[in-house]
Amino acid sequence: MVLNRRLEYGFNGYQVPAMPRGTRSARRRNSIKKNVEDSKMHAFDLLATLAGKLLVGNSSSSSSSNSSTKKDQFPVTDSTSIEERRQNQFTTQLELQACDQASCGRSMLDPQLVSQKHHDPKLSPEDTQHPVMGSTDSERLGTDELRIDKRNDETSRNAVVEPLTSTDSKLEDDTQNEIKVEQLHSDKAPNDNGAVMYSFRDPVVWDAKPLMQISLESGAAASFPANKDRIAHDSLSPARNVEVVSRDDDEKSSGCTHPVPTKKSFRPVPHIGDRRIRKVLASRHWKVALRSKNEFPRTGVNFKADYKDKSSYYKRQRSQRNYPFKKRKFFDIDFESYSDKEISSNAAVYPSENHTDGDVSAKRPSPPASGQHLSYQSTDSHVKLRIESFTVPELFIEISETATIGSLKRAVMEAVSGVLGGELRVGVLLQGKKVGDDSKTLLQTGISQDNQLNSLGFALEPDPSHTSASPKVSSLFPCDVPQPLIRYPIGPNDSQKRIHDTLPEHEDMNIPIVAENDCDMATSPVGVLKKGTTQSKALVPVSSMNVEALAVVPVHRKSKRSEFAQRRIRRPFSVSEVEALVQAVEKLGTGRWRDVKLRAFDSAKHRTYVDLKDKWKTLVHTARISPQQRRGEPVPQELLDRVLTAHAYWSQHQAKQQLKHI
DNA sequence: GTTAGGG
DNA sequence: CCCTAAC
Repeated sequence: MVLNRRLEYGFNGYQVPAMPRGTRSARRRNSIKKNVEDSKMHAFDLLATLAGKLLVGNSSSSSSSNSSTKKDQFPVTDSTSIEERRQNQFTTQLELQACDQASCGRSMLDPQLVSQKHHDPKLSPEDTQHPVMGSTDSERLGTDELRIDKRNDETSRNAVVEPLTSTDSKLEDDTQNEIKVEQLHSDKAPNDNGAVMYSFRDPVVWDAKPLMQISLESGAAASFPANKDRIAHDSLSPARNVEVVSRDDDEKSSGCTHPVPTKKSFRPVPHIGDRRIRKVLASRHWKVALRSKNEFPRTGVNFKADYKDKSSYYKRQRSQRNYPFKKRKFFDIDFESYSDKEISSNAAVYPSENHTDGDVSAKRPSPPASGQHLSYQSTDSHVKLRIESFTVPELFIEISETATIGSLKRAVMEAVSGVLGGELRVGVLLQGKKVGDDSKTLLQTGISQDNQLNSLGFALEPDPSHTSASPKVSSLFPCDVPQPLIRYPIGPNDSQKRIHDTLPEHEDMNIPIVAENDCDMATSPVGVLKKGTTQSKALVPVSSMNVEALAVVPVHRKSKRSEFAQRRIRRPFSVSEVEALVQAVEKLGTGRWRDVKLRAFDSAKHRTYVDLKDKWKTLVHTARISPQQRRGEPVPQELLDRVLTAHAYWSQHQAKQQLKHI
């Protein structure tokens, strides 16, 4: 039993890169005639895209050795006003931006459109003041607090996570600017329920080790530079509670792969591999803001339309980065490349006939007090929306105080991904009311009207079909919790390798490895857990309405398993294994891999019949190439010869069978 | 759930 | 190893 100190983290806004819609085929415009449902799908697509690329990271000023690159760091914009902080409100906002292909394309390509919030002279003073936080608020932090600085200056826009605890945690330096976590500590007496979330609790007895609680409360609103005011407002919006408990200790952070299904009209969403994702994501900056708000049952999304503005007010252009890693060929949308100009995402520009250039901000409609701003500009009969921010359901993360930063990242990652990629639905709100009829057109709903646009909002809602149907809400990470990877203390820098190396060649594989973990985060609402006696609102269907919407969303959520699944650890076949394989194949032939598996690898849990089949494939290939070209542990020529022989035999055998049938 | 292949 | 189409 250990008394633990709980640390709570606030996520003060995730800044999400713009989501290019790809090429022509991806061009999308919200026709007024489109159904509300379509709008939801649009929004959801964005989320899906986002979810497929999420990665939680952090960077530390302490990791000075990190030469990695200032240029690689994404400038971080700050959308949180000091005012807001004073209110002891934390908001995590995911700001998405939906734009049609034309505008997106331009904004990404046109350097002029690339910009950054802080560079916008028109921004309110708060913008520049924000950085102060690091030196003021943080000072109030207790010794057990994790301080995460937020800096606005250009050279250090990465989130700074400084564990103030006695433990000198080292931070990985490969993930910078990915996320900004800011712990807010209000000096004011917490008088709202939200305060509870941030106040440090009394030591809590935990069965194992100290836990830190990270609460990513709702409202994740990735913010766009130009909407500070809105964000501030959003912070007042309702939040959902999702408690995530992670006790994972391993450091193999992230490695999350999530193929994001897309609608046919969309270009394939970049399918980022586990290892790639990190880098890819590292290229964008995330801003996380935390805020305490539990009042609202749901989160909202802000939409806003922008005016076309060629003479962008965004001027800063990020330097190009060169990623060493390969890109997947099918990345129609080169995430890496456009992410370089993430600023563009902040400067969504829409073609406008009546507005070609000039002071955009001036012409932009003043932010409605409603918080959910949506301005629009009508050209033809299309309603152009830009999702300025999505308020994601509140998250609550609890993690061991001694957990590694990597664990923290993962915890957050999982929580966020769970919300964004899990059972999520998009709801449409009009003037605060839910638009239940998905069959209505935007026109009918009135969304095409100016005044209405200003009150149009999108909300992320948990999918009742999943949440309610999933009784296992009690345990988070059912697979991870029971058998944490504690046995593999992972260093901050050699996560993957370490684990790999630690594994015995012929390990019995009883040790659960994340990579092989079948934990389906999707089935168990990501780390959704009830916090104390507080019911996790996130699990409660927002409304009984939108039943139809259910049919919409699921389409995008395909292989949930991959949501947090990690690529399995590579385990080269040993000679003895090859021997066994060859022998089995000689006897059973090719094409009966299941039998081969049962016969020769029945006890090797980590060798699936697919693996065996693949291995055979490579063996055949290996046998055919010159010894010089072979890599890895050399396989006795004798075995290779048998491989070729057996392969030839069974191939012929198979051919005969075919002829018979004919 | 297996197979077969491409990635 | 992963992902999927096709059984």
